[in-house]
Amino acid sequence: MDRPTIGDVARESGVGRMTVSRVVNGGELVSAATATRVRAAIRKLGYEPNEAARMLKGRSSRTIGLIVPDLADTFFSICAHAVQQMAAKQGYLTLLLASERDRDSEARELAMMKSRNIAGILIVPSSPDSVGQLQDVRARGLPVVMLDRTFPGLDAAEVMVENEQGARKAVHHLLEHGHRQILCLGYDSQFNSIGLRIEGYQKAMMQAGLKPELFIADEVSTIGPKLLKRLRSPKPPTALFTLNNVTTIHVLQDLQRESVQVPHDVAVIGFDDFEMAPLLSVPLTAVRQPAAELGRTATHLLLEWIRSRNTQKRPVNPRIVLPTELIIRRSCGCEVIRRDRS
Amino acid sequence: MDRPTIGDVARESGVGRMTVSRVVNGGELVSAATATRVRAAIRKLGYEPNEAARMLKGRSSRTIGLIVPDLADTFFSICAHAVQQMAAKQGYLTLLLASERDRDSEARELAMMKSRNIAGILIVPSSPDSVGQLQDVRARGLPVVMLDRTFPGLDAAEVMVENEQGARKAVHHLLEHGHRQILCLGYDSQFNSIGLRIEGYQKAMMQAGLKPELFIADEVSTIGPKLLKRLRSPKPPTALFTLNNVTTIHVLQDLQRESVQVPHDVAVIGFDDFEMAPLLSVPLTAVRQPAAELGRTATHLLLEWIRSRNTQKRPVNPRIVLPTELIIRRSCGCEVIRRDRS
DNA sequence: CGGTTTAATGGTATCGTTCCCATACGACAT
DNA sequence: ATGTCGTATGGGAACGATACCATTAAACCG
Repeated sequence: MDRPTIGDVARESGVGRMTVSRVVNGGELVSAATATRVRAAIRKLGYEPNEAARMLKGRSSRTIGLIVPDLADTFFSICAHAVQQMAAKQGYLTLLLASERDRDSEARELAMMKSRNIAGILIVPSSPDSVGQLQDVRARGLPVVMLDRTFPGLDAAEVMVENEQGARKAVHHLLEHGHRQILCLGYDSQFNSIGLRIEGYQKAMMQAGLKPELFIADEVSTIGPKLLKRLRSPKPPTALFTLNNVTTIHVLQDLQRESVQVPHDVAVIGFDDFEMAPLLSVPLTAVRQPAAELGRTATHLLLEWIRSRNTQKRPVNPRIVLPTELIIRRSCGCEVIRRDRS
Repeated sequence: MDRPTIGDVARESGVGRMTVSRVVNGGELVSAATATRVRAAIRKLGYEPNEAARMLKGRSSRTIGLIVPDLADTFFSICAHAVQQMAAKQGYLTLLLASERDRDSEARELAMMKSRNIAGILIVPSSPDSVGQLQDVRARGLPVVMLDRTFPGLDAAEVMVENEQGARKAVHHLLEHGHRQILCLGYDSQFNSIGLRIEGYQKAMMQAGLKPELFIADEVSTIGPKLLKRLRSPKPPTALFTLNNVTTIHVLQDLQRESVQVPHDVAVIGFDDFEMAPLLSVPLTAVRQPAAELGRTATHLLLEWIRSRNTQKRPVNPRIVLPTELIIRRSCGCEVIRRDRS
């Protein structure tokens, strides 16, 4: 009934606890005969090391923490999926938490993770307030990798996508096809990922001699009404550039509800592609972010860092930027022969 | 640099370790003055209890395990999201793992969880082979709740949706609108969730005096070609009923690629609704499963069970079935005035 | 005022593992 | 034969928190 301990195995196989421990942890300095006997006992009793005891003794917990703002957002769930998969492949477990885009949840979750002796943290920070918490974590010597968004003033590794470039690509595409009134929509501009997209949009517009026009809302739900009003005003925008996944979907829903035809009445390009984009009533032209690769890269970086911690050597490249790609479908209004394969 | 321990706090505030422990765990029998002094010391030192030590001492680890087949599937990610949220609200952490629909991964992950002294397991099993592993878990006295699918022969709680009823609703709807050739498509029929949907489909067909026609593939990717061939054969089906999320999306992609018009050429109803269903080129009629509620209910059940474990009392209702709802949009071909609000 | 209850607190052992050191023993060199 | 290795093993302590029991001081009762 009770879980067998290392002592039970030792008694069963007639050796000392230490010998069993050595066998379990890749037995060096144990004779082949003893090792076999011990392994038999382990199988017989169904022994599994108690991770809590190991942790307590200070050994790496082989668990990493991952905090994302929202698991229901496919971008993050794909990321999380990749992280989890990569970590598992290397024998690490992932403690996955969603901060619900709330600073208090995030703080609470960070505290919980710290108290659980995790080996390192991957985080898509939800709030600038996290920086303090994360500094604490770093002060304890734990590796921290920020994903997708970063905040300055923190000694942590970073993995991002080419936000500015991606936004420029989208805007350039619209410009090439004759659009001059391009409205940029989004929220959560306190994140540098969004900030860089906005910057890319603004620079591209200004280089073309055009005036940027932005709607940055506090909440995603307030975007729709404002947008619809603007579309009915004189000189309405002919194209929309939505700054993320969630904004794109909300905007498309609002346009559909109001029977605004895409791309006839207004063209749309979204930042962040998603699985169902090609199946939408108007297949969406979007800036694709390598969500899975983002997760994999960050995990790789974190695990390298964790392993190198013993040697006090920091990873060589603590800041990685991954490329984005413009996937042209139909919502931008340019008629391309190429059919989307996926 | 080093994490402060309960001893440090005790020294700092001039009390014994035991008193600090009492304060930390909702201090009974501690004078208000001492408690305040201790709390000040805790804040000053930034003390946080070492969960590993707590676990080792046999206290509940306040961590539950969740295993889902695939985090990139929105149905499961929404479920996971709900579980995580509900567990966090009650002070539990969720160890979230994806089994990649692979029995070996699942076994490995279960083993890892067991060694981490989790308080209970929520699982969407990927394979009948898990039953053995799960029995081990139950033998250790840990609560197990199966989610969405179940396997017999296991003393565990279950939370499912009305699979059979849901399928019947879908088929009835198609029958009402004159369809007689309804083809049912899917894979993974070894799961009772899918099995019950198939049963619902079959019974509904037979009650209407019609012959059921099924394509159950081993892999989702083989469905498309078979379906297209069948559509080009004499007496092709006039309606399709897809058994899950993933099948639906694949089928819709295949139909779109081959320019088969929905619902004109063939009507479609899918089991499992998703966020983007109303935005698709043909808004999808689907059987909505309460994914979030499924997660919440299961979590609630598990936590109740965990808490009641001390009193040896099993939860009264270890088997819960949640209702499904047919969401009528356009892919079924019946022209309903009602517009989808979401 | 002595005795008994009650509140507040501290000491010690313990959970299961691993680290540090000690021991045992054969082999080999001197 | 004695000393010195090197390999294989075991004993004890420690990690940090808590359960259990002991202790103290104050309060209360007859």
